[in-house]
Amino acid sequence: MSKDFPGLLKEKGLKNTPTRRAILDVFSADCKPINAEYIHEKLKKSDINLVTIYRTLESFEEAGILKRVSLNKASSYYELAANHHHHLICTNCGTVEGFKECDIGDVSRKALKDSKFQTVSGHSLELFGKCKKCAKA
Amino acid sequence: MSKDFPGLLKEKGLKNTPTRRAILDVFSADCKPINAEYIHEKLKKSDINLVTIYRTLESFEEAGILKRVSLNKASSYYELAANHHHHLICTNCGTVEGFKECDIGDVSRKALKDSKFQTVSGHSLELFGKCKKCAKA
DNA sequence: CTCATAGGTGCAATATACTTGCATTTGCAT
DNA sequence: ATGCAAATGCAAGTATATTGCACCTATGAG
Ligand SMILES: [Mn+2]
Ligand SMILES: [Mn+2]
Ligand SMILES: [Zn+2]
Ligand SMILES: [Zn+2]
Repeated sequence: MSKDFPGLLKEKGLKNTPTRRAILDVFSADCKPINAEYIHEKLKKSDINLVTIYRTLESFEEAGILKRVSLNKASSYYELAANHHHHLICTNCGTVEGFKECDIGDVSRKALKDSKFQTVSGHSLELFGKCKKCAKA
Repeated sequence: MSKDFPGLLKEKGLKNTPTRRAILDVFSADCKPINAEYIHEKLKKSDINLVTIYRTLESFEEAGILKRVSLNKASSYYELAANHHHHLICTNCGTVEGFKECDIGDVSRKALKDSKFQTVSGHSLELFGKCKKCAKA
C-alpha cells in the first residue's frame, strides 16, 4: 500500500504540498484508523498546524482519498479509502485488526427489498469481540 | 416496543426516577437513533438539565439499556439496545431507516479464522445509499 | 413509617474536538 | 517569471461532552 501520492493528489485536483504528502505517508505507514491528534503527534518534527490537519482530513474525505471509520470514539478516525475493509475490535483492550471479508450482498438485497431505499452504494461493518490475548485473561 | 421501564431500571440496579422514565419514553416513542440535544428538546417542558441527560445516556449504555449507533455525526446517537437492528442511511438527505436482516454469521466466521481474535460478540452494520425520493432527483 | 445513605440531579466551570475568519504563503498553470 | 486560487498558520470562536461540588430523592433497613 505505498502509492504515488503526488499523482493521486493531482488526479483529485488537490495541490501537491509537503504537508499533504506527509499526512498521506502517515496513513500508509500504519494500516489502522487514525485521528487528527495522532497525525499531529507523528509529524511533530515538521510542526504542522493541527488546523491544517483537520482541513486536510476534510478535503481528503470529500475527494474520496480517505474514509471515515465508525469507532464510536470521541474523535473522528480515518483510513485510506482505496483499501476497502472492516475491523475486529476488542471490547476489552481496544485492539483493532482489519479484515477483507465482506460478503454482505444478500443482506443488502434483503434490506433494500422492503425499504424506502432505491440503492445501496456502500456500507460499514465492524465486529466487536475479544482478542485471543484478552480471551485468556 | 413499549416496556416496563421501572422494572428494567430495577433489574439494572438503577434508580427509578421521573427523569429516567421520561428519557426512556422518548426512546420508545421514536424508533430512530437520537442524541442528547434531541431528548433535551423533546423534554423541554420538564426542564431537565442537559448534563443529566448526558449522564443518563452514559449509565444506560453501561447498563446495556442503550446502544450507541455509529452515524459519523458530530454528536453521539443512541437507541434502545433490546431491539437489535441496522440502518439504511441516505447519503443525500440523511434519512435513516431501520432493518432487521443481519445474517453475518458467515462473514464473522471467515473474519475470525485468520485473525488474532477468539470470539465475536457483537457487530455494527450500516448501509449507505439513496432513498427512493433522492434517487429520482 | 422513619431514617440513613447511596445514588441522582442541577449549576457553574472546565475540557475536548473541531471550525471559522483573516492575513500570509505557496503550488501551479500560463 | 507572474498571477491567482488554493493551502497554511495563528487566534478566536463554537459545539459537544465532562467534572466538581452542593443539594435532593429513591430505596431498603430497621
Ligand atoms: Mn483498517
Ligand atoms: Mn434504528
Ligand atoms: Zn483485547
Ligand atoms: Zn434521501
